[in-house]
Amino acid sequence: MTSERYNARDAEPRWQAEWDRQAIFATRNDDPREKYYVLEMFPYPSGRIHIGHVRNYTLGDVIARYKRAMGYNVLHPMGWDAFGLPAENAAIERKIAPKAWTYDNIKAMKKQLRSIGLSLDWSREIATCDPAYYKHQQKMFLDFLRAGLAEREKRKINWDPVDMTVLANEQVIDGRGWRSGAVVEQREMNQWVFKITKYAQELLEALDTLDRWPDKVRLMQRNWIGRSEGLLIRFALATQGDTPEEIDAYRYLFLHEFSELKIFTTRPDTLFGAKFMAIAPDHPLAQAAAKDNPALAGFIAECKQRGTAQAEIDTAEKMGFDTGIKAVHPFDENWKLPVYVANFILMEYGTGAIFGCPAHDQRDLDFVNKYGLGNTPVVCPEGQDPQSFVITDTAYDGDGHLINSRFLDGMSADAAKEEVAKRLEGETRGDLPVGERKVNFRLRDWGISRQRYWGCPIPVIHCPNCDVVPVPEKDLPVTLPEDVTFDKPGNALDHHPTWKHVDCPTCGAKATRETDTMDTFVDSSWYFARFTDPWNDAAPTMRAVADRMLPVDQYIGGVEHAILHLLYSRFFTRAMKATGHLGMDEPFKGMFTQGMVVHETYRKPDGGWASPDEVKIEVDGNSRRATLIATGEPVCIGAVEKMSKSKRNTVDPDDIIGSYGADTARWFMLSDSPPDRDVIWSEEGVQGAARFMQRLWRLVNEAADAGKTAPQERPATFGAEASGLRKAAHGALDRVSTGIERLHFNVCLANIREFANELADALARSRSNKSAPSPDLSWSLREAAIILVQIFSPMMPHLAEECWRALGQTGLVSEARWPQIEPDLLVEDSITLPVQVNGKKRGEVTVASGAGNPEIETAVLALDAVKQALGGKQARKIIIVPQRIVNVVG
RNA sequence: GCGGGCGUGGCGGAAUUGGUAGACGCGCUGGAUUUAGGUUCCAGUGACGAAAGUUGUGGGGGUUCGAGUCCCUCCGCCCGCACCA
Repeated sequence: MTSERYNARDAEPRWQAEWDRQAIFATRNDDPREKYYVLEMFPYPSGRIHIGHVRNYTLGDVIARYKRAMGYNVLHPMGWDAFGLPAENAAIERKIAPKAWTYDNIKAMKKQLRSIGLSLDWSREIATCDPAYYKHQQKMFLDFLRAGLAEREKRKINWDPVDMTVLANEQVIDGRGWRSGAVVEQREMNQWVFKITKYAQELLEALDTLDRWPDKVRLMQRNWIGRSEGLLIRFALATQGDTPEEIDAYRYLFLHEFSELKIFTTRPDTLFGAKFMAIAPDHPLAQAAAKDNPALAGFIAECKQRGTAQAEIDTAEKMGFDTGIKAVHPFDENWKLPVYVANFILMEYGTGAIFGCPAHDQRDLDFVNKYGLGNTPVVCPEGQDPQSFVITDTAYDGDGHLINSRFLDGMSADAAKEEVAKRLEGETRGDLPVGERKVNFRLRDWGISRQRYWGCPIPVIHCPNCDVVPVPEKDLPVTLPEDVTFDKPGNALDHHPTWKHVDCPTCGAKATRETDTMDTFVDSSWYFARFTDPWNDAAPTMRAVADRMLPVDQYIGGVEHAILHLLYSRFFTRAMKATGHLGMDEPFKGMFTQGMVVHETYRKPDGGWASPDEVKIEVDGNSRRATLIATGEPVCIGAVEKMSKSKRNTVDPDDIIGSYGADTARWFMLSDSPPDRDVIWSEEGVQGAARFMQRLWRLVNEAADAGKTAPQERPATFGAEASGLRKAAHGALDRVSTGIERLHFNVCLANIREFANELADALARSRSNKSAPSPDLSWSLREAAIILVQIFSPMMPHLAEECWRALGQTGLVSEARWPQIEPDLLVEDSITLPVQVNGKKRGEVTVASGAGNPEIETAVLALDAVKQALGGKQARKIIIVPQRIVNVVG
């Protein structure tokens, strides 16, 4: 028996080197065993590994190691989401080329990742900024173009009028550009889009098949796609105005043939509650009306003085401008509705025009209250007196029956919707029906154009004669030039003196390359497929291999990607299927969204933030005090928050691994908090994990010692002590196995600790006997130690290897098969049931496992506590929940 | 604004999904070991109460033999919103 402490600093690099030497994590595509693909969202190479990465990759590694032990051919690759804005910012701020910056970061982060001891197949490593990767992406862009899945259209972007550059939403702070401080405005530009809307219905329906995804993610995607059934209604515009201004407006309008306004509504039942029409500032009618109305043009210009972020648009004050134009109610030609241009109407949704029913839509109500247009309730909740039903500040959007609505009165909202649809479908103006049923989606096509250098070039050429010409496939990849400068704002590709100038591949005329690059979401929408055969130079995928290794069985990443990345990947997989690169629709069979790593914050007396390693925490009873180590000044312990540089509440994985070892960090990441919730990083917690690691090492060595006298063969019979220990071991094995399958790692860890306590007790009892343990007990102690090591090996693989060797086992525990559960050991002979009287626990009964209900009832009624609780009365009913509980109803 | 989530001891959390609330750990208290600190080991630890017992899962209401779990409502905190990744 050894009394030495386990030295993680010595052991961890040693075992990592051994795994590498034997290449045990390299996956072969021709392995005949069933595959299991575990993938964590690949990192952006920001420079250093964040503690959140450690959590993400540890979660995946536990699954990968477990599935490998279960006999699967596990694919567990790693790569780099290497294009993006920060590389350009680094280039601007620190004068480092984006490519050099990115690859330096990759190098540093790879070294950090290796120190975690992850069971990754590094032979499949990819970086999306590598032309060997993005050339295939360009090929697929051309395929999508040919298949009608990529198009050009006008899109709104944030424009910084001082820097003369496009800004990301992130770069717009309080409506101003982050560098220039200039007020940002919306601009329209020609953009490349992927036609994700073609798959809207399919992406929605297939959510039902993703039963191993979190419900919340599916719900968010469902709402994002936003299918709604409604009615397109063509409102006629009134043919004459009442005031001279209106008449002027009409003269213009008739000149330009605007005779109607098409709207989309999901609430045709509320048509008789209409008070106004509203159109988007960029609606053609608004644009036309503004031409000889400077005030309106001014209003529209004002609407554009803001960013394109949805939250910003929604929270802005509702503003409108009366165009003077009037629309005619479809059921009453004498009913005229004013047409407003409103800042909360989006051209991108529906037809960019609505009719406003203030009583039953909060935004419309806010609008009429501001402009004094009034409201008429038309849907009355059941049980409410219509006479007294008045709407003031809160719109009613619930169910009810129709009032104030002529022929709809008394109908349910659903019936009224149907009635309106039927009538307006039947009515025609010109040759077209006035109403038309329409399914509308909130989902918009995916704009992929970015006016940035550090991204995948979009492989098209603009020719003055031939318009848009795809780059011929033989000329791929279109590579990024490396001699770029960032001394001017805007797109460095565009500024490059020669790069964009080419001859048109079709007519030979002088032409220019597209200087927009692709959204980095494109890069991450198919990397999981590339991992299946990253060596393939000829095509993005090798169909036979990709179709066998995909889908990803378990994908793991942050919930912040629940909508965009996951939805884009689902679309891309379908688009790759349509263009022959893949054979399936869904990329991720199982999805798991992990929580963040958070930490306390420390506020110094001067108002600045202190970092955790500058602070000493003292505990006094149940309260904690913090002081600055350097000066002894008191520090205020603040809220637990997401780790951020600005609050300085970060911990560096290198420091943690350097002082405690990777296994300790891994164990701590997995303990306590369920993986889908935030975990609070604390020094005490890490120390607890480190102590437990040492405890395991002592226990295993002690058990190895006690097991030295064990027989080679499994004994035929076991005594009570040995049987008890074996039940505990196999029970723990069973619980940990199912716990890992369900990703309940925190519970697994509790089970492991519980079992370690039981083994420690057994060893202590054995020690207190002066004589050596009996052969059956000795054998069982050794068996228990082996099981213990195997069940913690996915979490603490380095320690497990060291223990495996201490137990005299051959080979590597990382390659060992998961132990077999002996089902007999999971069965109990008797069971103790809690007994309630009227729902309150009063005692318990112990009965044989197979006992029938009459037997249990007799035993329960014989209990003194039950008799007392019943107070001499008869039990009216006895509810027996098998294996769970007994409730006596008095 | 819209969409989604979360809320259980001093703290992180557990509860086989409607069946003994608080597993396991952190912290704390007391004791043993130790020259001392750390380590290790033993005991205790939701609240009130001497005890029997009562009470207790953000607040209020409901369904049920039985609610942390289901329904309604209110409060608080967190995440996403289409050019950050």
